[in-house]
Amino acid sequence: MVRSEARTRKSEETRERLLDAAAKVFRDKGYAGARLCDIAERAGMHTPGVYYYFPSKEELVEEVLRVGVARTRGYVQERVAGLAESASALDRLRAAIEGHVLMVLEIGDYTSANIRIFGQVPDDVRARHLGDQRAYGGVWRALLEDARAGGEIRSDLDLGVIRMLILGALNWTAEWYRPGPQTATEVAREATAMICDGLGVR
Amino acid sequence: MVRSEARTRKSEETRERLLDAAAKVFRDKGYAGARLCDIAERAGMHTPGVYYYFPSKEELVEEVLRVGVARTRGYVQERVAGLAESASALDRLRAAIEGHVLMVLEIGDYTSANIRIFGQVPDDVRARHLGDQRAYGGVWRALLEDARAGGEIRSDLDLGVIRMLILGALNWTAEWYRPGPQTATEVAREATAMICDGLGVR
DNA sequence: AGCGGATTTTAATTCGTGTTAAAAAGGGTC
DNA sequence: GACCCTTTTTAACACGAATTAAAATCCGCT
Repeated sequence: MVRSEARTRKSEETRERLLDAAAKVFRDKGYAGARLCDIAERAGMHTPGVYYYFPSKEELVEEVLRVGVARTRGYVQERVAGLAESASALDRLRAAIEGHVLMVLEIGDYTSANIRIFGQVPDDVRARHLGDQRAYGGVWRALLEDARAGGEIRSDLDLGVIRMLILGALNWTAEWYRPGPQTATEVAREATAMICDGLGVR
Repeated sequence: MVRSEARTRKSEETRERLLDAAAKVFRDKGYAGARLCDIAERAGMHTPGVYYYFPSKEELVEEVLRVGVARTRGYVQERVAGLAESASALDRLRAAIEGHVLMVLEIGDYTSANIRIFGQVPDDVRARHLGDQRAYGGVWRALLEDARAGGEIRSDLDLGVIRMLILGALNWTAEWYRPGPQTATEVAREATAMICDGLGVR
């Protein structure tokens, strides 16, 4: 018998609830520190229920990582693509910075989970995930190279290092930002200001 | 009886060997992922030997964190203080950036351990450590405020946010840097260039 | 109503790791 | 060389958490 439509939809919703819960708990407790029972409870089920959807903790975290980069990359690319045709390469870079920050601080539990646990995950999981990670890095590489090709950024910089410094500044916001004094958008604006124009007076 | 001099020195050396091992293992595996037996083995003893020097894993990690900030702050301040009297506030900021990067990438296992595990440690440990952390933050706050007071940096920036963005860019180097293509000093140079002068052409 | 697969639960297992206890070894001092 | 304090080891314990097994429940369908 073909599985009924409503049936499979409900199952997918549960799976998603589980993934959402996993993203939150992994982000808050780290990989080893996250207990399957915390995740299950947050998703409204008992621990072994997780195993109906995922064969192990490793595969669960792997899926969280996968969704994390995919969404981040999608959102950032979308924001960049939404710019007017007349936008400069530096404007596109600014849009990417803003998109990434918003993803980390407001929209993406998966994004912040990814950032915080990537370095803690078992080696084989990390190895399998590296491809996705690199693909997202490629988006940034292209943005920077376009800007340099157009003469919009200085020619004396190592763009490989610069890319990681930028992503570092943005990723680290996951460690300290708490809503309150500043909004995520304000943080993004400070970041574009510092990165594109520097601290020094002009 | 008074403990002989040679005796206490040997004991202190062992304690230090243990701390060094702990810093390395915590940095590589994270807090929950680091096993006491890994640490003990690296220090050349069996697991329960650790308990002669530290009463628990928590207190061990706490000491690693403490040493981490203390050394980082000491080194950065020393480098800043070593500058000529004529150095500008921006020069002092550059020196701090360079010092911090070198500490993360070359000198300080404790520094990189601190950076990577601070967010994973039990809440009470983190709470006790927050004072030290803030003290180091104060060094950077002062550097930035001096620069602004002297009119050397733009007046439209939120220095609290900027401080965290800078430290983020630098701290994140612990996640991606591997000696090879670039030296730590080169990374530091790229960082000062981007942070102080920005990516855009002038 | 009742069949049958999908989903969830209860109960049990297994294993790793932090910690403790007790014994042994080391080494300086008289 | 015997004594005593320090340090390290061997052995055992405790406990939490991932995983498995088996039973129970749910729910659409006939």
